[in-house]
Amino acid sequence: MPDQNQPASGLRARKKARTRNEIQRHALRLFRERGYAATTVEQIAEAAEVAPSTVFRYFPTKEDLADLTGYHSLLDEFTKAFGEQPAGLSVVEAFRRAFLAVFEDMPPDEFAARREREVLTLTVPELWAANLGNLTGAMRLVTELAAKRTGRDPGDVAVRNVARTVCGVALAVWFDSGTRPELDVVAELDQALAQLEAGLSL
Amino acid sequence: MPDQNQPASGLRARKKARTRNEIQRHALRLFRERGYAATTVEQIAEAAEVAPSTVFRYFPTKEDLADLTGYHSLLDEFTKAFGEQPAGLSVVEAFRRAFLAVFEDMPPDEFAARREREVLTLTVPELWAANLGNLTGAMRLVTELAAKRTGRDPGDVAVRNVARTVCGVALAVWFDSGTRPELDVVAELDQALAQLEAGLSL
Amino acid sequence: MPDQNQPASGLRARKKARTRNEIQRHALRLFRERGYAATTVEQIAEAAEVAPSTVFRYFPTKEDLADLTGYHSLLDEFTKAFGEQPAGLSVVEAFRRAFLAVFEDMPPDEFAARREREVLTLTVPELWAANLGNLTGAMRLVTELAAKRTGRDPGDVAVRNVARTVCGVALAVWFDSGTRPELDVVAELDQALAQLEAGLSL
Amino acid sequence: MPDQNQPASGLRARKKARTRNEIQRHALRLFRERGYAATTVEQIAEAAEVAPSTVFRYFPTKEDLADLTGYHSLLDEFTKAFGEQPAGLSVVEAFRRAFLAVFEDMPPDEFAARREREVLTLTVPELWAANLGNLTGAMRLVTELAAKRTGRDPGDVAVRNVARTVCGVALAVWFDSGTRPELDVVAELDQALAQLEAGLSL
DNA sequence: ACTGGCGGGACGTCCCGTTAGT
DNA sequence: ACTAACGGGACGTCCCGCCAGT
Repeated sequence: MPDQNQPASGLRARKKARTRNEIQRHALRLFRERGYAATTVEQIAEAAEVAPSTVFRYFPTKEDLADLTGYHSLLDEFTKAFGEQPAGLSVVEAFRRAFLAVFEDMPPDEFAARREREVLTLTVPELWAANLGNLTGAMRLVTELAAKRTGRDPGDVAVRNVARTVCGVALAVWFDSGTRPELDVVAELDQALAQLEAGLSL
Repeated sequence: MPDQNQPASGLRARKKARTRNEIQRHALRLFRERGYAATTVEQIAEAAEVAPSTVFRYFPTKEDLADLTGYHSLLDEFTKAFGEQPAGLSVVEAFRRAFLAVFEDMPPDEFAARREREVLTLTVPELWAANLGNLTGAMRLVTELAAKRTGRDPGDVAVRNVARTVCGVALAVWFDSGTRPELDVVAELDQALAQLEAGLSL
Repeated sequence: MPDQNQPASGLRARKKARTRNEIQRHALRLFRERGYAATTVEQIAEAAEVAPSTVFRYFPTKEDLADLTGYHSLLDEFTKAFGEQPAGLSVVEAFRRAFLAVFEDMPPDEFAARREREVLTLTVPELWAANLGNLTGAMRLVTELAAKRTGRDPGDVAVRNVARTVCGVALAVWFDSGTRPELDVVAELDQALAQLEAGLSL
Repeated sequence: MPDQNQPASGLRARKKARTRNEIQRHALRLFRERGYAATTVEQIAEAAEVAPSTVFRYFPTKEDLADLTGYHSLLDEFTKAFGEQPAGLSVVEAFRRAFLAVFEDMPPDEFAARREREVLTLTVPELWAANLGNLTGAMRLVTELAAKRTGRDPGDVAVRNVARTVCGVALAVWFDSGTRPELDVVAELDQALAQLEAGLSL
């Protein structure tokens, strides 16, 4: 037992990580395709070509298959990028640029994978449950960042409204993209935020 | 056996309706308190002081206990009120007035009850699932109404963005109210929309 | 709920008792035929023509299927009859008569059923385990009765030896009968005890 | 690679035998302490300070850990010593002397170890199962030896009864000693057989 | 040679929803 | 009309025994 916390670069460890990923990948796919409750662990095992026991080895309960903890949430990254925007910008503008920054250097593969996960989060009930915390947390963070940027109190109604609006529209666009896969989510949200800043006159 | 074909508005029918309501009331309460999956039909039966089998007499499946069909959704009513707003108003303003109109004449009791149901819809996974259709449907309707009001195409990006923004902020405010019961939801959303119309400069 | 402790003479209760008996009957048969560990609950359920769930409803664990508590042990009845023998007899003679008395009025059907159960107790490991207590208990009881009958102390070596001998020979005969079904157990033990009393000279 | 075909009586082989013994010793101890089914191979491995897989290297199946084949059964030795008794003795007396002979020259260590194993045989269900054959075999052998000694037929009732009695009382005494470790088994059985021969009058 | 990881499968719990009995 | 009993099936735990990797 030389060092349990090593990167574990052995063949064994790599295979283990691959198996784990494969199981969860198939699980999420099946959850999306036929719903969480209607998907049995046995079906997941069969799809991932492992024994049901093995599924439970990696994920003690079925719910754990729906747990995306460990993957960085896109909302978290928005928040981070938001904090890095220069001080002169308006909140909406800062948010818009932060959003673009998040995706600028992301390879298409990773983007697609993450988008799928996030959409699952919105549409599969149990994932919604498991990640509700993420959403409320992100909203709180955005509120605080907006407060800091404008030098106002996080409890200020104006601040909260901006945060709500910005999060709300992002959520709505993201939600849209779940049912219309042909949508270019980044461009859509970019436009929406630009229009929001321009006055939303209609 | 006289009058078998009457509407059956007698005492018997009323008792039946009362029982049915009581069962669903307890069911929703328990779903909220301990989650949908963690609540068993037996627990619901015990809370409602009937036998488990009786629950199934009124609600063939457990999911039916979470089905709020038959209750008018608040989002539906927004939509309706929105359509009744005069033509001169901007979309945001129309939405804001529609929102107020919905609650203007609603007795506090009913408002509280509905709000609870709607919050459940957001926070209890299975209800979220059952009512996801409501949300997407509402967004589509708002888009169409906005298009009609402005004479533009429903596919127009600007129209969609306004609908997204308005729905998004409403959702965010509503969502907020789920975790902060002391909030005056109506006033909050009123302010948010006002600020939105004023330019959202921050 | 009129009276839970009634004999429960309804059709429902009778069927329940029948089902329970049927399940255990098949279980014991299968244990004998293919061994305890090699018999699955599913097989028992299939043999008894019920669902596996139902088996577990009546017998919470598989071991409970091997539990013969509730059936009077033949050894217990020996003990009882032994206590009823007149004071003048020797211990061995009293035991012999007690043994005969137990079977005198027993219908052949019941005798066969009980014998099968007792033999199972000796030959199926888990039944042996579950009923080991019966055996030691019976030996203790016989020791005490012999002590009382002779006015000696239960710790007296002579008393213990008589109890051991009598129980031992009964056990051996009974055991024999497990492998040789054509044996008339009652007659065999009767002879054995008679010979024991006569001096066992050989 | 010299001498590959030697008896391998080297240090390596001795270590292997030691490991094997250690594993089985702990296994039997745990079987006694907590039962066969309740003892897992993993626990045995931990107690013996080896890996679970290693247990299976030495004992292909768990049952093999309970297999006492290879150890001479005490009952077998009784039988052997019985055959060596002079012809003039009564069956009971011959059995009594044979019994004493078996233990006469046995060192206390070995006696204690064997006694423990035999008691396990009586009280641990799976061992009982594995060694049931021993018991019936011993009874048959004693019957035959008694027949030969007396010149009677092994099917003769009197012969069978004597064998049953002698085996039964031995079993009972042995059984007693399982629950009362302070008992001197040899002395107890000696007394019992003496009393048996003397007439068992009580 | 040793062991970590896996396959297969039993057990037992729980629960939903149906059916047969009261 | 009401309910006890049941069927069916999923989940999750555990464990034995094998096999590939170190």
